[in-house]
Amino acid sequence: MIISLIIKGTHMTKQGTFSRLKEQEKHLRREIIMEAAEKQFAEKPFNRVNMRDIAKEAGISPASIYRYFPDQQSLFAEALARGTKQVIKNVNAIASSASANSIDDAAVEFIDFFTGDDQYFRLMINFMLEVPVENELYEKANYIAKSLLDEFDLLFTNLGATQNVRLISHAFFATLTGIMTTFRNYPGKSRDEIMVHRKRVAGIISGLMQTGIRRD
Amino acid sequence: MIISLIIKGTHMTKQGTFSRLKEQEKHLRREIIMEAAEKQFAEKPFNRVNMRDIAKEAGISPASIYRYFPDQQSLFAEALARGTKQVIKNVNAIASSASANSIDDAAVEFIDFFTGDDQYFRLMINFMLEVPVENELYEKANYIAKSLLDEFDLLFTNLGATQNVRLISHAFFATLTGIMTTFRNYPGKSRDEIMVHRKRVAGIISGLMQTGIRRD
DNA sequence: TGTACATCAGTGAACGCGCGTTCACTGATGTAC
DNA sequence: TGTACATCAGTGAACGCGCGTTCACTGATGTAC
Repeated sequence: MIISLIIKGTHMTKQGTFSRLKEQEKHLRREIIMEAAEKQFAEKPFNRVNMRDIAKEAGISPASIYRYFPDQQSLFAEALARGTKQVIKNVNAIASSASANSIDDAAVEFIDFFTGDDQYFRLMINFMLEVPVENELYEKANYIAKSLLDEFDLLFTNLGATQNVRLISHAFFATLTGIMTTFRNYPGKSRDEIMVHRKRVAGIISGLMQTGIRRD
Repeated sequence: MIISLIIKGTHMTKQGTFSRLKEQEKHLRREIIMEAAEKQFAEKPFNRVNMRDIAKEAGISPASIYRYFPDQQSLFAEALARGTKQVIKNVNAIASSASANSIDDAAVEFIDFFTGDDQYFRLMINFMLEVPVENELYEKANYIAKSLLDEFDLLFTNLGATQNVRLISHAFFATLTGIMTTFRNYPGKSRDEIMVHRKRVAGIISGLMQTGIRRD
């Protein structure tokens, strides 16, 4: 009885180890594909990124991708989630140690990040504007928006806001999103000049919010 | 000499009339195509609107469209310009008779209009996000943004703002754009509820701006 | 007034391309006995 | 230890669709003489 239990146990552990190893391998292969996708996103507008090129980048055949991702949208959604992890972390750091200029700092962080990784921003907007998306996909794509809103909540709360915190976060997020969308193809302006302009416009709003909260 | 002049004159007038008539006909046919396009935009997401369906709607063959528009993008850009004329007018009316609630009124007008004619908003965003567009096309598509910014300038000036007027308009426009983009596929919320939420968020910003300008 | 010619709107069908996804198959590795 | 069988990652090629745009042509109308 005991022996059989031990054997069973060993057996199960072994199986467990094997399947875990397999899982790990699978995870690694996914990783390779994701990295290839991210590389592609860095190279060209996201709506030109296609499965064939991702496959080529990863050194596999297009058909293989479908062993790891059900379809292109899921792949893109995951790339978006991964690609934007950092900005959420950074905003969290700013929000946690809330100081006089925190609102503007957060705005600058947002703008810096998404001006640098423009494709992710476009991908996000694209998911947002996409009409009826399936719920699961929508959740995945909206994860970043939700996360940023949470960080903004933290920020405004730490700055002493007590009422309508989520609403203020929404306003802040919308403003930043709008700034990224609106100032883009500024004819005759360089990338740097656009960046400066974006921050100036953001400064208007963050300034108003700063004093608004102080008066709150 | 005099006679020949008269004849020439008559002749020229006649030719002028003829070509004018031809121009008018041409203009009318363009009109028919444009209206067909607008009808299509009202029916489905703009990125599903295609030349074949527009042609069918207009009762002509797809090839014919190319007698009146060089390509699809121009057609879309013109549809956008036409479809958004009204909102510019409305905002102008609000800006002209600037009163206590004008900022919020303008925001509500913007949101009302684009929530109703969602396709035009998406089309606008699409043009904005499109990477390197040819300059002429860009101009056309951006006409509406410029016009609205001008109206906002008028509004803020009338409300007594003296510094950074264009910058404030930029911030206002970006916020409204962001609000439209961000609150869209709100899971479990009806179209009306989304509308209400959009206006609430806009209210946060317009409120801040109102007091901000008063203090200015 | 009639005739040859030019102009041009309009057309259905086809071209061409991009691209997500699937198919039918191969070959390596693991498993049962 | 060897053998038949199952599993499954991986693949090149093809499917299928959408869709902007062009082609080669027709037919009506206007023009010159």
